[in-house]
Amino acid sequence: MSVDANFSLGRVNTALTPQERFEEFMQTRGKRITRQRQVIVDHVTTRHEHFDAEQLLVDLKKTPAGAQASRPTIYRTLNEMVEAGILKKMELDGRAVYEHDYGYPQHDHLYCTSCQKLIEFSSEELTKLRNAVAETHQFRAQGHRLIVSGICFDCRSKRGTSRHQDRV
Amino acid sequence: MSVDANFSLGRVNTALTPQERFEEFMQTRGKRITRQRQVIVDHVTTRHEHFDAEQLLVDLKKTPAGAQASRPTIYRTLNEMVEAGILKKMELDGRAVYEHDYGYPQHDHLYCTSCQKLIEFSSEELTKLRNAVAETHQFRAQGHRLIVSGICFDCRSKRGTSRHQDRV
DNA sequence: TTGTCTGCAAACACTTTGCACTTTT
DNA sequence: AAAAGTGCAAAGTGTTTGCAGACAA
Repeated sequence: MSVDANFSLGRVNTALTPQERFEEFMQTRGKRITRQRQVIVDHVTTRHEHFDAEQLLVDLKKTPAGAQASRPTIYRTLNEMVEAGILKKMELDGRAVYEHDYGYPQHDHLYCTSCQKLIEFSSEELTKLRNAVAETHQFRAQGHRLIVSGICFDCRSKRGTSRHQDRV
Repeated sequence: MSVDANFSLGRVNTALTPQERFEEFMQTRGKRITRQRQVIVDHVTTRHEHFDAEQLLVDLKKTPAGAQASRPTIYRTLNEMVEAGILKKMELDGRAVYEHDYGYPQHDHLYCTSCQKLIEFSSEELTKLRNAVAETHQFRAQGHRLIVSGICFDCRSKRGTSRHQDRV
């Protein structure tokens, strides 16, 4: 149902901060800026890390009383942020993983199947390749997601050990 | 938890039919070839289409009495087939989509966000690119998944019309 | 004030599991 | 006969929704 496609691969309008972009988006939808939305947007946009809804919930629970939000509100707000174009969503092992990428260049990921770590990389060539392929199929590409799975250096080094990292 | 990585990107041991490969795999695990498993493997491997567990269940329900299987058995068997390396699994919009690709060359997909159609394509360049990137990160790539999303030709042509398609 | 938002509990969609019975080997 | 598999119903995940009270505009 999205009406306004805000796609311009490789670079987004960076005149606005993510917070401003979010407010703008909400205003055009007649939605309000509440304390909870504020808290969530701030938390997320000051980090650029990969996270899921549950982690965000837990993180916020650790903060001063007023800076928390319920699970439903978190899910609702994350969806709004995706619509607003300040958050990217991907599915990994059955749950949604988000990443704040407003203003960041297009990139993709290496996914370690041993420790679940995501490593970013970017490649212009990939986008070119993608566009070329799309064209031969008369397909209008709007975005893409490449996930290369395998084993990261750390996990290979620790092989045989039961140690395990918790970075996501 | 997969123990035996059967990776050899770009080409798999094609001396065996998928059915044979599956039997081989099951035998080495001390698992049995039951009527249900047979039915599922046959149905899936004679098609090379994209499907999910629910669709398979419904498809089998339409067949003669003896050729059916329950939902749990379908889920269990699909997982076994993935482990056996004769089926590929990907996540799309929150549910698992499978594709029989044993013996087929490596390929990726264009995903139409309007009609949910998956279009296949393959590109050697992509695999090379992937390997190059992995190497710079000391990452051991085992596989990859690229999904280019956008709008397919059919959907663009029909835009504005109330007609809709039913191809998946 | 008015209409939106929040949080709770309940509902959902998809997938997995415990268990008694059935089937393959 | 022994071991593994099936199907049912129930339990799990992760995510969404209905609704009454709370709150931003």
